[in-house]
Amino acid sequence: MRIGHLAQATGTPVETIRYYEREGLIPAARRGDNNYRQYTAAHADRLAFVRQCRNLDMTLDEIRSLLRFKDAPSEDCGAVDALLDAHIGHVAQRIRELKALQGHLKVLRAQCSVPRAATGCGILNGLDSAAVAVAKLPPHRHIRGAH
Amino acid sequence: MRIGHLAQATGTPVETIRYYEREGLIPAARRGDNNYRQYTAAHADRLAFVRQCRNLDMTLDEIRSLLRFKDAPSEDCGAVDALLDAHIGHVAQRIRELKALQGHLKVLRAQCSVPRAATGCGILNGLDSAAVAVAKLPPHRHIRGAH
DNA sequence: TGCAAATCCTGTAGTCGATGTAGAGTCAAG
DNA sequence: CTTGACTCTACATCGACTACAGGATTTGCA
Repeated sequence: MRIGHLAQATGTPVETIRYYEREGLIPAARRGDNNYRQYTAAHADRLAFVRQCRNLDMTLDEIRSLLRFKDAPSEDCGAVDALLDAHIGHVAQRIRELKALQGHLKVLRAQCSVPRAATGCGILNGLDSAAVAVAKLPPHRHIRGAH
Repeated sequence: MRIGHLAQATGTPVETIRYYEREGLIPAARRGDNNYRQYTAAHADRLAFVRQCRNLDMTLDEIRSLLRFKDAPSEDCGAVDALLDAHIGHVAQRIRELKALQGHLKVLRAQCSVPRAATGCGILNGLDSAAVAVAKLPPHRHIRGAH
């Protein structure tokens, strides 16, 4: 199987597959005479696992952790449980933050119900004052925001 | 006022202030004989506005938009309202996505209640199968996730 | 068979919003 | 007069891709 086929089979862009190989998330494929990568069903499984994890918004580091356990089948999986618990915690935390943010934004939005000259706009004025005292976001977040 | 003072006054790292200047979010400060930036209260207000918006998780582009309205006080602020509505929509969308994600993660977590050998771990096996069919995230999100 | 389109390769740069560093200049206190 | 704090510019780094450029190879069709 060539890279384009694997890409289609797993719904992963070709460049992303090559990127995962560079990052060591999937093993480097054997090369043919033409230097094309040759993939097997095992590669497809591995890639599917990685994509599944990415769909669950895990970082590549978290995925690397999980892969180590897949590759060491006899090891205790308690750390897998812990990793997932931590990840669930991150997601819950981010939901709380976004809900607080949503509350602030709605208050701000209510400051201007009717379009008028910008000088009098309650939104711009609300942003000027410290009325919207949002808790500072921690520097290193893990789950992305809305952008 | 020198840059360190402004940084302290607004709770903004010095490097971030210089970055905002490069990005055109705050006007370039007048320089003294020593080439140090000299700031006024107007700069502090402008920076506070930008930081306020960042606390509300707006992108720098969104903030640039808002600044244009602040600088054109006679213009109609309908577009400000629209920008904020769109931003609120982004946040709401991201909350919905994260809640769905949280549901999937909890189902997955329930697959492994007791630590055991990794081969038998319901989580790793659950990630292998397509059991957790998360809706693909759109390519260009605006509000960050949990990481 | 000839040729164009599709696919593959490597390597590099760009995205966003900062953050961190190197190396040099400037300033205030002791 | 030296030490340390502050400032300057310019460049590298983060994560997880994405998008080229420029070249080699393969495939489909007349």
